[in-house]
Amino acid sequence: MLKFVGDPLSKLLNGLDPLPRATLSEQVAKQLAARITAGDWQPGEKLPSEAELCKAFHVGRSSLREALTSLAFIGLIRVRAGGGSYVAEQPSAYFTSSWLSKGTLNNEKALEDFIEARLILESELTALCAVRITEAELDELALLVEKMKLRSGNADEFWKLDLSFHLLMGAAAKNEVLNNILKGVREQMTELISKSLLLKEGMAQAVSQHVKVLEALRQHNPSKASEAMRTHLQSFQRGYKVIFQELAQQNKD
Amino acid sequence: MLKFVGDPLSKLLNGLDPLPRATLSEQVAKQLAARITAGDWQPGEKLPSEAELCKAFHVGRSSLREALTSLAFIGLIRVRAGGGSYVAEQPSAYFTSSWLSKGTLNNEKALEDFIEARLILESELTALCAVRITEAELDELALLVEKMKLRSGNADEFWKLDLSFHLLMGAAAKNEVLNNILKGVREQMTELISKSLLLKEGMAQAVSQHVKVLEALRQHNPSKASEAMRTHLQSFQRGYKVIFQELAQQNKD
DNA sequence: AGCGTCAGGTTGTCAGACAAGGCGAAAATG
DNA sequence: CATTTTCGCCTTGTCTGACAACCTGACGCT
Repeated sequence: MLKFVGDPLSKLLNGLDPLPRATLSEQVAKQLAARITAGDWQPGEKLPSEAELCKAFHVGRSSLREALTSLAFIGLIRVRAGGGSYVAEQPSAYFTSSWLSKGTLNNEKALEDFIEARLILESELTALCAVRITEAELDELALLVEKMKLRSGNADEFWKLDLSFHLLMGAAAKNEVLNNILKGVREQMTELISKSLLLKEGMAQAVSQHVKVLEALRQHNPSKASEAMRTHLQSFQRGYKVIFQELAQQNKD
Repeated sequence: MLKFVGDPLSKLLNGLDPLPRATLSEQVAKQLAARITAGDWQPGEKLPSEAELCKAFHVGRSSLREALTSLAFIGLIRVRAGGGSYVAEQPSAYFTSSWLSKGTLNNEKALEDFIEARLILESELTALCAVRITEAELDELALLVEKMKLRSGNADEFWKLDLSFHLLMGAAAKNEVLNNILKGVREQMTELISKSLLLKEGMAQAVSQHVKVLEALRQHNPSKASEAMRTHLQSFQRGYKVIFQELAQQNKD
């Protein structure tokens, strides 16, 4: 299966989303989370009882309870046996990484914050990487850059290689905490990134920028490396903003 | 009830934990999470079926499923309808903020990563703050520093003021995403921080360091501000390590 | 080998039942 | 009337049983 990948077949397979077959409890949890973050219920306020929510969502109590316990587990809500469910007063930072993935991204300020966060996290991580990267890891990065040069024709594969480059660098920085945080931020931006793939003109630019980052890493020069990474990421900022404005337009329908 | 609080009674009441009356599903979820992070099941490995877990934990399927869906919601495990539950390959960054709160903190490398992460995040946030802070916010910060000077006798209150200083600064940087991430990192370190309160000798030092940060902010000088914050935080690094080693010793019993 | 088909195990969802906890109104008390 | 106690109702916690939807591996056919 999937033996002949360079061919017409791959074109069919690449464009397929894994069709979002979410469970009921997951859908309910996400909807509730979205409405809470949207402010439909204020912190401290009491949510409707399970029975009412069941009727509202047209789901059984099991599904609803699985949703509620999930939200309680991440600290978004607080459930008192016999007393009802309440929106948590101080939504633990735990929850932060998800509060954009819903529909909240249609908030220009939040988007800017995300872009800025990624810029800072990734350039700092690059600086750490410059100090700690091993020869073997450098070779792997170099290999990726070579592949990117070759695949300039296929935007889809090209940006997968780009992601690999960033992931490998994150690992090479050898700070699991920062790396995981950055991964989270990137995950949240994925939908936008995938749209910016269409900006094919960015590919050649991206290659030369990666080469510069790689050079700085090879010299183990932190400030130079982080500066190169910063430049690389900044060239996306404009692309993101353009895409965001398009999305905002669409949402006005 | 609880009318006479200043008296012998209060001594009895103060020492009481809110007795950990957790629901069954929560207990199961935490135990499973602990055992997964401990490595009892490797990433990608299949967990026992619901029926088996029910028997193992002596709970009904509802409770067990609520636990599983919670873990699935945070991305620790991945459940395939009809196919079983599996430990997630790449524990989504989502989960990062909790994977230390269990007993995992007894991992020196993870602690170092956390310290480094906080150092970077907070100094970068301070730099943003230097650019964006308002006059009103500056006045508030100055007020806090003044209070800290006065409360040098009371370690408990002093460090609360310290926290307020950092929180206010985080808000003044006006990047919700970064600020929330930083809050999460700080939360995870809370237990350690509270122990380091005992290091009273750090208090005077902390005041002078905050003054320096405040000065840099007033000048709206990002690099100077972030440098001052970095110095401030670095002086804790040694304290943390000492505390960690003590904890490691205790855990050998 | 490759391709249906089918059976058995597993998860998804529902409904019903009962215990346990919490809240407020009614009732008992002074 | 004010205060306390009691009681009933609503809500959440947990269990059980049932059935649909789904996945996996084995079997048999081509």
